[in-house]
Amino acid sequence: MSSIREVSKRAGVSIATVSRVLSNRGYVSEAARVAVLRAAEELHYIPNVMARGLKTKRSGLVALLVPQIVSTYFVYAARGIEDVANKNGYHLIICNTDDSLEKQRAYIDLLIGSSVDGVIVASVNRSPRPLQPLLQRDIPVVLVDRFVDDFPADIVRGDSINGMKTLTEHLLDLGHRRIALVNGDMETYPARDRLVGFQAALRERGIVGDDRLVTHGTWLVQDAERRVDELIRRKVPFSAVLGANSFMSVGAMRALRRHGFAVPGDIALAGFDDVEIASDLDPFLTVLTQPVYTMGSFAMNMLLERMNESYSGPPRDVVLAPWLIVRRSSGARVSVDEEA
Amino acid sequence: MSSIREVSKRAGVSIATVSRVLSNRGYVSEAARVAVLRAAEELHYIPNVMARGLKTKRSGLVALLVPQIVSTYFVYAARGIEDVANKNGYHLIICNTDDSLEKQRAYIDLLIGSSVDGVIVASVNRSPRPLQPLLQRDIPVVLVDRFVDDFPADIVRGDSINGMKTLTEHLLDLGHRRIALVNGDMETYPARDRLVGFQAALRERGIVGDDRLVTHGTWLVQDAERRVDELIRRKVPFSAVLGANSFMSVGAMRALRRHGFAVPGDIALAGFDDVEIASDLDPFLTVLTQPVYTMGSFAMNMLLERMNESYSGPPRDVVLAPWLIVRRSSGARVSVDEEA
DNA sequence: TCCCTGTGTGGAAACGTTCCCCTCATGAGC
DNA sequence: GCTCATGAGGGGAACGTTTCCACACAGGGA
Repeated sequence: MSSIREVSKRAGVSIATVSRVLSNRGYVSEAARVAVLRAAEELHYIPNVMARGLKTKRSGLVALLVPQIVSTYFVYAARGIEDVANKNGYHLIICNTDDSLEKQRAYIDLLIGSSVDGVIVASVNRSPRPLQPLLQRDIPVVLVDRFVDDFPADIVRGDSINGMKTLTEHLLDLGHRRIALVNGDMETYPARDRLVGFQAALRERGIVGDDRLVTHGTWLVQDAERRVDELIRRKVPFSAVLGANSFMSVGAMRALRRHGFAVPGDIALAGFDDVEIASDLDPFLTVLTQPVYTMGSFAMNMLLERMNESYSGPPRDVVLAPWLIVRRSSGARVSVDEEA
Repeated sequence: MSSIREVSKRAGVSIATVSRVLSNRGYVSEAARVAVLRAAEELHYIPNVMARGLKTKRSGLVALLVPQIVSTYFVYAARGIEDVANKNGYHLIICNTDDSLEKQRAYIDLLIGSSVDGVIVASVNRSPRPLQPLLQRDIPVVLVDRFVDDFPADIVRGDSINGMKTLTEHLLDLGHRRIALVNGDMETYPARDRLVGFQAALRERGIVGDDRLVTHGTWLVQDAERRVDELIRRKVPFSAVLGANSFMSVGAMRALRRHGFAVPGDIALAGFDDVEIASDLDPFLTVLTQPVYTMGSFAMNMLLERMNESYSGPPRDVVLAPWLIVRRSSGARVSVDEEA
């Protein structure tokens, strides 16, 4: 509506002076400063972000690329990121890739075209290729949750290997020997690492795993459900199920319920990633939980350091330890649910 | 990186021609079209959104203003909005207001400055004032969930009055007479309407409510928890609790658990809004659920119609009916959890 | 032959900022 | 009285697009 030109007219100074006042740099007399501020206020002046961005090549925008914001995992990470971003004058734009390479590519192009100042991404796969255009244009990138091969960027992630090992051991301790692992997309490191942790736990106890009990596919609920359903229909015996994330656990639960299995009565269940609100209402699922909000804020802080170049050393790899919360679904004797 | 000028050089045509090809308007020969497309491809040209926006005064951006994206309610609405937006060439930017007027104002200024093409908002309060700047600049607005007084905009919302009436009747049918209502912010219509529905249900059954049993405050979990806690400590008797949304229910549940009350054994609990993933894992909370994703897509469709001016009639008020899902927490005899 | 219409194309003016570069007081130091 | 540093502020180019306008050319109708 009203532009800097009108503010300058009303304040009786030049455009340049208005710009100096508003961006707080250069020499400006107190009288001019007051006049400009008053004029801007009176006209309810709002600077044009696009004009500014065109000139400065900066947008004040930071983007988060995630598979699915409808996931307690990513939505809390998003809050962690946003809170830190806002506190530093940046705004967050969230993009759902739905784990589609094509969607991710389209978003990256859009973000580049929008002169986004930094990107935090849980990439669709392990390949550095899709993310290369960002680095080529010197847009700082921080990875979250998912490692990417040979990609020189900071990353913050959970310890999937040891986490899944802990989770598996929990079920082994309860006497389970035939445990089904409902994994996600093997094109992503979390899935690969969780498999590694699972196998390590079995190996250390001298248990020979049954390959049929390890399934993988997409990170979608329906896919997990279908796979567990198939396991049951093919009569592959198992006494416990492990979900590689909350979607996998939910899918497994659906299939189990459909076939009339009681949890934990007939089949024990545990999974990676907590579903906060669910456990708040009715502590049910035994989980390996990760400090998601913290992961988000760490990621954003590292991104900030890259953006303002206060750090330009080698890529940092921040691994945050998850922890086990035992609830009913795994069938352990639990006295109290020790929530924070 | 590479601009339209470089594309024009490589294609051997003028900038104007490149623009015409890329935006698909005006006369362009087939030869020129092919040359431009090839040059753009080879240079991996990405149009500069800011330059374009500066000129056209449009950004291709649609914004969603919500109190909290970390709420199953709003996150699913956001997906509904985003899916429709993307399908129509728009991108969504999500802004958390945390129910703070100040934050909302800051975001609205930012959005105006960014030439956002449309806004969907669940406003912090019922006043039209904070939203006025958008209309003044002819930025289409659609309200979602929360009605705003005397504000000429389309709205899509749930039927809070009848919804809460249904929910209350459910508890009354189970024999409860002293029901505590844990409400949210009375500066918002959902809270007011839910109170109206609650009182209507009591009145129709000829029950005299106890004012002490109706509490309200913010929409935060901790606040609800504190209020229920106080109710218990002050020894106000009640046999059932009603949460005005999922945060209120969670807060209530926390307080009840802390005081050692079993749900539904000692106290029955039911609430507005489903917590999808929770119920998927372990059907616990009796809820009045709303078609949230649909609400989002409806809202976005209405916004699109306003943006491309295919509809410019009077404000539409779309009220979507919620429905009751009875689960364990209310203490009714439930055989199967009839999820879709 | 002349004019007109339909195509195809390029030049150049915006859009609203930022910021470099210039000018101009003023006053201290010699 | 002169220079020079410093504070204050204006002019105008540039950012990368879109789009208006002018122009050129071909071919058809009078």
